[in-house]
Amino acid sequence: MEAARKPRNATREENLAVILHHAEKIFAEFGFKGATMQAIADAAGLPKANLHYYFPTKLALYREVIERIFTIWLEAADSFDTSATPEEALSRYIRKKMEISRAHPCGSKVWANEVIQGAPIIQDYLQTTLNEWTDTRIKVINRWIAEEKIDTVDPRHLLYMIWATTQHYADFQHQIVTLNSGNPLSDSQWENATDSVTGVILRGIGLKP
Amino acid sequence: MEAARKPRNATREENLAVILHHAEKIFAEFGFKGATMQAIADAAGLPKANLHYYFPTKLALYREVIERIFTIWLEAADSFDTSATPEEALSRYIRKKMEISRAHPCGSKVWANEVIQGAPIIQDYLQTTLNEWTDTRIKVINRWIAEEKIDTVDPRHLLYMIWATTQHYADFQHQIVTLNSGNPLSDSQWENATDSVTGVILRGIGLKP
DNA sequence: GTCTATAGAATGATAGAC
DNA sequence: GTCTATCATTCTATAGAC
Repeated sequence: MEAARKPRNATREENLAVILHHAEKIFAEFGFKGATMQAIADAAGLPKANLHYYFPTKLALYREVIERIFTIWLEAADSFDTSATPEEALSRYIRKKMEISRAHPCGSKVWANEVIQGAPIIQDYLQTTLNEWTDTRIKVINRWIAEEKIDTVDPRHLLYMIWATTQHYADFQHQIVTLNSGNPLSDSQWENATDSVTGVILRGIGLKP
Repeated sequence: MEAARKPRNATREENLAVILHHAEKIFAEFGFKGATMQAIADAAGLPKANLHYYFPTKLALYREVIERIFTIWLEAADSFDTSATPEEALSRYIRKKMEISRAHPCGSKVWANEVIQGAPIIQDYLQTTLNEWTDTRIKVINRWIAEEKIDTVDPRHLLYMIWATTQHYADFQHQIVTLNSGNPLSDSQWENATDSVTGVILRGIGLKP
C-alpha cells in the first residue's frame, strides 16, 4: 500500500497537489473519522509529519479537500443554463454531472460521506449556495411547465432524481463494476449510461416525443 | 449524547436489539472504521465491555448489522413481481424502496458506506444474490421491451436509476431536510416524492401515457 | 523543507470482581 | 450477566535534529 517517497525537492505546489489528491482518496474510502493521517501519508509517499507541515490539522486538510470538491460542484451547477431550452439545459447538465462522476469519483464519495454524516462541514454551503441555486432552477422548471414546454412535475424531485442517478455512478462505482463482471465501465458503456439516464428523465417529463 | 442505562435485568434479546439498533445508527454516521465501540455503547446505554460480551469483536457486530440490512433488501427485491404488468411491478417496487428509505434510513446509509468503501463485507452478496436477482429482472424488462409493453431502454441502467433515486432519500436525507427548510419530509411530501419518482420513471419508459 | 522520535489521547479488546 | 479497571495498540499532533 505504501507508495515510493517523492523526491525531496518537490515544490510546495507539487506536494500540496499530491497530498490533496491522496487525501481525497482516503477520505472517500473511510470518511473523515475513519481516515488516518498515516494512511494519507503512506498513500502520498511522505512522512506523516510533512502532512502537518502543510496542513496544521486533519480537519484543515479535510476542509481543503471539501473546498476543491465544491469548486467542481459549482462548475457542474453552471452548466444548467437557465436561458437554454429544457432539453438542452437538462441534457447538458446531466451529461456534465455524469462526466464529473467519471472523472472525480472520489470527490463525489467524499461529498456523499459528508452528507451521510450530517454535513458537519458543508452545512453552510447547503443552506446558502446550494439552496439558492436550487431555488433559481425550480423557478425555471416551473416556468417551463407554465409555458407547457414540459409536463407537470415537481421540480425539486426532478432535481433530486438527476443528482441521485448521476452521482450513483461515482458513489456506487464498486457495485456497478461488480455487476459489470468486475470491469470498469468502458467509454461506450459510459456513453450508454449517460444516454439511458438522459433518455428516461427527458421522456419522463414529456420531452423527446 | 449518552443515554440512560437500561435496567440490568433486560433479557438477552432486548440487549441484542438495543445494541444492534444503535450500532446501525453509529455505523451509518461514521462508517466501519469511524464508528467506535465506545460511541455505540454510549448510545445504547451500556458499558463498552457489555458489547464485547454479546459480540466478540467490532467486526462481528458490524456483520450482524449488515446481515439485518440485507434481509430488508431481500424483502424489497421480492416486491419486484416478475409476473405482474410492467406498471404494477415497477410502481410497487419503487414504492417499496421509498418506504424502506423512510423506515430504515440508517440501514440504507450503512449499505451506502459499505459500497463506497469497496464492499469489503458484502462483496459476496453483490456477486451472488444481487447479481442473480439483477439478471432475472433484466430478462423480464427485456421481455417487456420485446412485447412492446415499454419503450426500448437499457434494463441495467433503469434498475440503477431506481436504486439511486429511491436510496437518495435515505442516504442524502440530511441534504433533503436542509433544502426543506430543515424539516423532515411530511407524510404528504413522502407521497409526493414517491409519485414524482414513479411518474418520471414510468413515463420515461413509455408507460402511463 | 524533511524526517525521526515521541508525547498525550483514544481505541479495540480483556481480566476479573461482583 | 454486569461493570470497573486496564493492557496493548493506534491515533493526532508536535518537538527538534538535519
